[in-house]
Amino acid sequence: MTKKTTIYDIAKKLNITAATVSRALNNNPKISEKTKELVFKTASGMNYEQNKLAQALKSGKSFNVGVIVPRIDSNFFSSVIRGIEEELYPEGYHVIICQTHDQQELEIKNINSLLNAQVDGILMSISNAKLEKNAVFNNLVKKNVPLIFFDRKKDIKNVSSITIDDFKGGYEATSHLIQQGCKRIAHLSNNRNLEIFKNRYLGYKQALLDNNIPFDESLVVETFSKVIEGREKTRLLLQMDNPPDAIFSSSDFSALGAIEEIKESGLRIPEDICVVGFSNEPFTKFMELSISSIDQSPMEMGKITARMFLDEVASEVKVKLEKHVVLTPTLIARKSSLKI
Amino acid sequence: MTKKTTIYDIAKKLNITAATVSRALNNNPKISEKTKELVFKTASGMNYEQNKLAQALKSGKSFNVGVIVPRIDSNFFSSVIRGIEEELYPEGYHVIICQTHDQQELEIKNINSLLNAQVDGILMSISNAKLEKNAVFNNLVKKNVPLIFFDRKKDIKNVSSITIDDFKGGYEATSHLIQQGCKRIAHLSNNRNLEIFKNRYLGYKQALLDNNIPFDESLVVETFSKVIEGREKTRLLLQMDNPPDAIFSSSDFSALGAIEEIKESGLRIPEDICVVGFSNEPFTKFMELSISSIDQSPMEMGKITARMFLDEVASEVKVKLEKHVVLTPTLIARKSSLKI
DNA sequence: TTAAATAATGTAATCGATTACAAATATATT
DNA sequence: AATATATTTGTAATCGATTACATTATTTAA
Repeated sequence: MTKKTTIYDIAKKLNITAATVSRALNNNPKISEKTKELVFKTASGMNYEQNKLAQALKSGKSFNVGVIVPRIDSNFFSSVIRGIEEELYPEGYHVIICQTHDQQELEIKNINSLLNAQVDGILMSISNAKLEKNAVFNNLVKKNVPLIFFDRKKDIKNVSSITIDDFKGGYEATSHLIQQGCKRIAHLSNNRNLEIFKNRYLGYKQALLDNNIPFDESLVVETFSKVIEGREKTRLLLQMDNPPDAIFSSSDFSALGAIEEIKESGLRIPEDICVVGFSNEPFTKFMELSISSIDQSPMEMGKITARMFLDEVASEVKVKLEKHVVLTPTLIARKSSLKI
Repeated sequence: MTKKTTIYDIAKKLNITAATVSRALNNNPKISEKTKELVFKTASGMNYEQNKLAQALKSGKSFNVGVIVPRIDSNFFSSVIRGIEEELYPEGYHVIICQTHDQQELEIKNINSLLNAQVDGILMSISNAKLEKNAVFNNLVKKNVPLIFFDRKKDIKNVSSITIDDFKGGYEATSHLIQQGCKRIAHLSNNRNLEIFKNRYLGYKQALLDNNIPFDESLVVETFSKVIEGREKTRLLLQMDNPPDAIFSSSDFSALGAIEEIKESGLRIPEDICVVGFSNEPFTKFMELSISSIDQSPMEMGKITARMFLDEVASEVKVKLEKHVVLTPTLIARKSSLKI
């Protein structure tokens, strides 16, 4: 029940003012060295610790940054977060992590509680929502709370973003499959209201076009990045009259489901069907039958996101300018798609 | 650059006092219905949002809880966190997640910044430190900041904990291997200054004893839950004159490394060597050669941790009593250890 | 020695919300 | 109508740190 020491306690003990104590602790040049030394000693002697809340209230800066992601238990997002932390901690910031579980309702709730908590900014990857609800985001912009999108973005004026070139990712994955000799390439897509999935899909389509392979709508199905869905949709694909000889999945998890289903059906990978996933989750490498995937350099993405935020905070005064960084993804070809 | 609305702005507009506004917003029964209604309408009309910092400063409660884990990119920890969130969000709390990356220095830093951020409590799994540094923790207790350990704990007076019965986990894993006919069971251990690893080791030892299998010190090696280390240590084990016919690893990651190495050496799993891991990470199930493991019900652990915290906060007045909840782990036998 | 310049510290308001206590208003009672 | 009681609102202090402005102490210049 020991109450915490405040600058007033220190002031009383030294028979000086709280103002002097505050200045001394902040190393204000107007305070004599003697006093500073005295204050520092007394402060540490009394186990003084600054009350950040009071400071935040006064300064309007909480040094807390909110990070909103669909979920943290995917390697991609936890790596992005790690990147963000590595850049932000040295600057004195704290990171409050929120998960939306891809529910728009939770997303809005999260934003509002972060605002109430007076965060200095919000870095987020938007949820997998079907609806267009931009009110919250516009609200943020209006309030002048730095907002930065990473990976999954929305086009909102004055909001910067850092993404990967998903079109290129989709294009390369598909081209790779074509090079392996595949002719009927299916695509496990996802909600294409999200740019990332739309672009992966468009890249896939373009690669087919460029290689004179006819695009077949029935080979494109939607999943939600879940193993079980990958299985189910693949089962349907395999039952087609003219089944695919390759699958490009926009998620490693659905790719895994696809692989399980293909094996169960007695077909061989990669001989009969090739599979490429997306995100380069660690398990894709661990698997006995390692899964080809697209690496998104998540740590790097996190670091850049954090630096963009820091830049915005630093140049508060100037007119905000919208920046859009696009990282290049890398295809990692593994057993699941290498026929040779 | 719109300044945020405060209760003073509302008060001025309605020609009443900020006190009245505050009371109205808090639904204080002393305020007339008419005024309340008026205040509520004006508040929402002016887009008023409570400044939690000011409230926190006044009340001494920030409604922020710090969660410290070695890392978030393991399914175990991210699931515990999810459990914590699910219990804490409905109560109005926010969760600040910190990672120690198993470095004691970072751990201490994290605790201090959380304290400065005026968190209402700290829920943590301690880092993999070799040193005994209890000062920080004792400090926390002295300051009366609720502290609860989950999974990896220290014995500190007045601090509650929620763990799993690691001894039993080790015992069951080893017994299972013995039932499969294994006679020379190696153990990939980890820093046994941490109770969890010590207890898994002791459980392993006891199971050998109870089954009249001689304990061989040279079959116990230390790793740090990394795939690469699992490989390296397993290579050494396989080079022994009298190599093991089973491996019980205190980590799924080292178990994975062990499996890779065993396969590369030409030995068959489970025919020549059985392997059991620990934690039931999702990849253990995904693998073509699925890995037997010990499930720790992390979500449940998170929920209980959160509830313990809430209890402590609720009963602030009473004398604190130390509680220790121990969950029972479950063996999940998979291909890597099932000979039949 | 005294005025001017500089250095060091103090005073009091501020950030936004809460709340004990005081005061004012409305309603009930005789 | 006058007093008692209940209801509603206002006043001002508080949480802890910061800071513009005022004041005092010290040093320097003349």
